[in-house]
Amino acid sequence: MPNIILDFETRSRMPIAAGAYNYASDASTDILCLGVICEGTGNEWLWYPSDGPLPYDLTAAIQAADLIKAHNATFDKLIWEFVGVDDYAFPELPANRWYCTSAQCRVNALPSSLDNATRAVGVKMRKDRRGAQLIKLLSIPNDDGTFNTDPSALKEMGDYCLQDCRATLDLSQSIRQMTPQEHADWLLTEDVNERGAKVDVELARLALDYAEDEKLAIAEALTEITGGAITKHTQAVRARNWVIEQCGGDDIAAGIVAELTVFKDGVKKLSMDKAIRSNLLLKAASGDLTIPDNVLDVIELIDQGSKSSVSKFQRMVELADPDDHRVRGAFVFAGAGQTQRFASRGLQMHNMRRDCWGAEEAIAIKQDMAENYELDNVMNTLSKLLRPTIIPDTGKVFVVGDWSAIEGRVLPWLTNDPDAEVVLDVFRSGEDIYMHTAAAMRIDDRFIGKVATLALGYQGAVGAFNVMAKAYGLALPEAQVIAIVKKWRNANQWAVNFWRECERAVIKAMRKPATYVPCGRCQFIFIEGLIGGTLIGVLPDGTMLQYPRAKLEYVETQWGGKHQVSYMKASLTPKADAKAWPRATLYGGIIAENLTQAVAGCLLRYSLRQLDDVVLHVHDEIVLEVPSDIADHSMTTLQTVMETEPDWAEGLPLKAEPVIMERYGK
DNA sequence: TGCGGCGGCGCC
DNA sequence: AAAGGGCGCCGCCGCA
Repeated sequence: MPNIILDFETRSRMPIAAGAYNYASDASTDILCLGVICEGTGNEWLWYPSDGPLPYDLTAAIQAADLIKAHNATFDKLIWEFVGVDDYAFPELPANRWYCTSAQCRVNALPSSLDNATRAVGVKMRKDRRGAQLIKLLSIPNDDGTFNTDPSALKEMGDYCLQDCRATLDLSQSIRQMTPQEHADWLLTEDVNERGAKVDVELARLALDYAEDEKLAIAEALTEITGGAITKHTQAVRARNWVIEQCGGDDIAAGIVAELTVFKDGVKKLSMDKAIRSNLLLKAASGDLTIPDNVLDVIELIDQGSKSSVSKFQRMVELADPDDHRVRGAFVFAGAGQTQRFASRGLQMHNMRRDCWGAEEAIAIKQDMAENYELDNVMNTLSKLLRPTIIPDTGKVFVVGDWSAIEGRVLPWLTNDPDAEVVLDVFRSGEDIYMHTAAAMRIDDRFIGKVATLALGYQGAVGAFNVMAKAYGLALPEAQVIAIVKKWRNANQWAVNFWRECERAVIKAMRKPATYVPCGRCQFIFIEGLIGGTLIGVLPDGTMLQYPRAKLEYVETQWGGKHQVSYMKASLTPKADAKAWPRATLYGGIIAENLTQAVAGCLLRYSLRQLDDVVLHVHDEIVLEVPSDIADHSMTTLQTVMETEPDWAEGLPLKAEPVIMERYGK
């Protein structure tokens, strides 16, 4: 039977920032209206709670629908279950019929939000901007906790709700549908999100208190040293200006200004970020730069403050379910439009500081805090507590597996180049890839082999090497870096050839629409009828990477003319006055990178489909929460799943050695 | 006062 | 000819 589109408008005293799960399950949450459109017949319904029970024909249409589509369907599903079924006797709906049009946008490499997606696609039905005002008016309580119930505003809200349904319908029909596999993977993500991950709320609260005190202390110290010119460590502009001013006379100040100067997209800017601060401290210590002591103190304070984890602990407390302390809804299927990898929102699980305390240390620090002891190096200590604040339930442990050098393996495998087998053989034999790389470059330095391996695979050169090297505290003369890049490329011709193949493949695909063009183990095809012409990279498992509004252009450069492919890039947000969506240009290295990261994502999804009890994943890492007495068995299972390559990845060597953890860690 | 822009930071 | 890119969140900055 025909699909239906639906959209709820709601109100609640629970802030939406507490997450969709806490919001929907809160006692104060109520439905303002429900808009529904039948995708087949075009029939529309608008229901208010004051109308009484859902009309029979509406209930019938929803129950009979193959798919129930909604933009951010998680939200509508939760409202249906927690408010509709419980308070208004809505019928129960099977979970697997829900279909998220926001996820559908993302697999089409479009922005996630309805507003942005409709803008990007240019569909006729646009999201109604009056909505934001109405939400403020009707959905958010007044200061005294009461709600506005103005009938005319409520009627307007209904119009807005139906308008959103029409925009969603129009949008969903203007782009390709999710494949059954994508839909199944979205449902699987829903399961992981519903399971959630437990937070040690007690620890988070203690950490929060300590962090807030320390933040205040840092602010006071900054205010005193600078005489109020800087009052918080987060005031970047004020800090820069003060530092330059303090460095006095023009000559010295010019020296400082040079240190703070960076080029971003060719534009000269001043910055005093972590790397630059570190550089300033080093040069001051070595005498290369004269910096007054009070300035050094300020830089030190900003360093400390920047490790702050106040917000993240705050977010943990805010998002944790009040009953079971689990944070739900953290993962976004295909959140990264360009690679179809997962993203994480709310409590961002994908960027927690890796350098962290073990379970025992974390418990000891928790004890110290509970007894009001002072901590050493407070901010640093606290930020190292972030991961261990994620805990398994009583009687359970985490089983954590991560793939070893996943991108370093996928890239050579993906090329399908016989020359790349040498590299794959190194992985198969268990030898040290960094030693091998160094040897192939005829450089007797494992460290250079490592940085080169990590930095140069995607056509990066001197810049990429230096950025990576700096992260490891290595600085080499430019001439030497140029030589390293050259040697790495010579030793890894398969990579250089693949970049060129990628670039040629996309151009060829653009020239011959609807024709598959091979590219290593992938293919490219240009579909003219999809979103203003979409270039698709088809991965070995059938996953599609899309480049919407792709254009083949001939550009004149100072080195001569050339063809290149550009496309509309969802992750770039257009300026308020922008007429067209921002675009990006493809070149060999970036194509190779997109494909590689995407295939790593395919492997992750392939594994997740076979596993129960997944509570977390971070691109190359899977975390299970299992009863302690079956942990050993789960560890074996996880390793087998992660190391067994799918049918479509024959010859790809995979390595993972899971471990058991009492708290989340590195 | 509200809001978009942007710098900064963390991860893979 | 050369090119690192993929994310999300926080909070200040500066404009309307």
